[in-house]
Amino acid sequence: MPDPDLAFAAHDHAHCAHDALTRAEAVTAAAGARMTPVRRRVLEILLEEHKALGAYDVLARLATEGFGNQPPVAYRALEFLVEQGLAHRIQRLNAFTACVHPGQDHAPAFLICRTCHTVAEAEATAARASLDAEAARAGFQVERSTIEALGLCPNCRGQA
Amino acid sequence: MPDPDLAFAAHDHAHCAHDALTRAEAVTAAAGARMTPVRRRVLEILLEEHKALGAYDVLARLATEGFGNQPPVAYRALEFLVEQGLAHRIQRLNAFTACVHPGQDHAPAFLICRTCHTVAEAEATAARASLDAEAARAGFQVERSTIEALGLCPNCRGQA
DNA sequence: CTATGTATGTAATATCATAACACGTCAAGA
DNA sequence: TCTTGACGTGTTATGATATTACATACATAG
Ligand SMILES: [Zn+2]
Ligand SMILES: [Zn+2]
Ligand SMILES: [Zn+2]
Ligand SMILES: [Zn+2]
Repeated sequence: MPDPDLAFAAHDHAHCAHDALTRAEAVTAAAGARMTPVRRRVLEILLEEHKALGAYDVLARLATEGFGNQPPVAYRALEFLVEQGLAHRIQRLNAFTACVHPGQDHAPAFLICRTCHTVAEAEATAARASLDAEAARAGFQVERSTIEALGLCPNCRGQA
Repeated sequence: MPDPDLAFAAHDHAHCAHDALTRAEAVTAAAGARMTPVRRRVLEILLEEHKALGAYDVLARLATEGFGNQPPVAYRALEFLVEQGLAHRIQRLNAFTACVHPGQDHAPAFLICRTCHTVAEAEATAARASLDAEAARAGFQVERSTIEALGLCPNCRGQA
């Protein structure tokens, strides 16, 4: 049950981020995976804003904090988070964003504002169902799908 | 009106490709754009198969045929084709595929087989409508959207 | 404590993409 | 006719994104 406008609305983001982090710990524990310092820190960095960060942006942050400064350090942590469903990859941006409601099984669509670069997770059940149905008509079995929209968020729309 | 299983079905592909090329000429003429040798050749290369090719794959082909062998040569031609609606960019693959029905206004979904790498264009009107509606609920105005599915095509499914 | 699997660090390299500039062609318009 | 400007192409150089391979450290189970 994603709240589609969470990222665009004013909200208590400290609580929002802290809550996501808490859930993330629970998710990894339940999966028997290890939430190590690098991984936790990467998730925290992604959670700072409802935006997507490139692997090298994350890496630069890590490097200043005493972690390794080579690309695999960032890519491995990001890959782990994505596998655990704690972060998502935004294909259009070659970048990553923290999941705002980890632990719940979901496959969202992403709304990317071309002006302020905010990224929101929206419910995509209906769109996915349409896509799966259309694919099935061709005999194609969908395993994973990417649904991303580029446009103007409510805030930036108001200013235009 | 894309035929969603065209790419997966046995068909007279020579005719399929030739037809797309003919339409492409008409599209560019109508737009007052120039279908130059490099651009035409790139489109022909993309039309050889219902797959996506990376810019450097295209470039390698061009280079052996006496065209320039530097990346901008390929990227510029590909960008032109995408702008004219004669090719599509597949975000998941960082690659390009020829449009199978140029000239018609369309914004398809792509079905990408993870085994044989065939890429099919499927109708995405319903999925896009769902996405736009969900975005609108958040006050987000969609300008462009990317819908791509990864999975198994009918042929590869049969073999599994 | 020691073996095993897992995580991290690092060097090197591969892959994807763009900026900047030079040159050639062609078609207005002076 | 000559000039000019738009456009396309070629090339150099660089930037941005991502992976392979190998070494080291660390946790935990036996
Ligand atoms: Zn928040
Ligand atoms: Zn915005
Ligand atoms: Zn065909
Ligand atoms: Zn296939």
